Amino acid sequence: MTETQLQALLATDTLAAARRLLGCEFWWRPVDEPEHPGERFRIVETEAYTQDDPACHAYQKNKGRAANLYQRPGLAYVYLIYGMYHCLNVVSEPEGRAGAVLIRALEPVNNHKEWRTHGPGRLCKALNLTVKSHNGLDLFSKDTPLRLLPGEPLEESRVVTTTRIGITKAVEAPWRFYERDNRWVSVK
DNA sequence: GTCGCGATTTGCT
DNA sequence: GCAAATCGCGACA
Repeated sequence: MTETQLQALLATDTLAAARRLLGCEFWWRPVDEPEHPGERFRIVETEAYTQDDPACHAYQKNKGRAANLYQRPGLAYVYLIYGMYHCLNVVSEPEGRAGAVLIRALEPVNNHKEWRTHGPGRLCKALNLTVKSHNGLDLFSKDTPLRLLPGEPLEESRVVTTTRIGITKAVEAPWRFYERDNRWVSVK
C-alpha cells in the first residue's frame, strides 16, 4: 500500500481505515532530539470514531478540541483523558467531516528497550506524546517527530474485531480491531 | 463561578 | 473488584 492509498482510505472510510492501519507503522523520535535516528512501531490495536457516534468527541459539535476532528485526514489528534493520560488518534474523513482512529497499542519493531506501548494512555506516556507538542501534526509530513508509514495488510484471519473499550456514551458496535495473538494488545 | 465527568491506569483490598 | 488520581470542557447558576 502506498502513502497516497492510505490517505485516500482515511479520507473515505474510517472503519476500513481503522482495520487497515493494523500492520502500518509509526516512525517516532523524541521531539527535542532532531538528530535522533528514531524508532519504528507497528500498529496492532485501533478503534474507529465517527461524527454520528455518541462516543465521538465531535458528536453534535464542532468546537473546542473536537474541531480538530473536522480537519483534513492524516493529522494527529491528541487529547487529555481523565486529567492525566493522553490518547493518540489519526484524523479521518474529508475536511469538514469528523472522524478518527484511536491508536490503542503499538509493537516496537527493532529495539531492546523495554517500551510500554500497550494501551492508549501508556503509549503516549512512553513516547512522550502530548497535546502541546503533537496535536495537529501532519503525520504524512517529512519533517515531524511522528510519521505514519503505510504497511502491508494483515491477512483476514489475523484481524480480530470486537466492541470498543471503556465507552460509556454509546451503544457499542464492533469498531475495535487488533492483531490476533499479539502480546502488545491492551485487552484480549 | 461551581459541578460533574471522561475513548485510562494503577494500586490496594 | 474497586476507587483514586487529576484537568479541560460543557452544563447550569
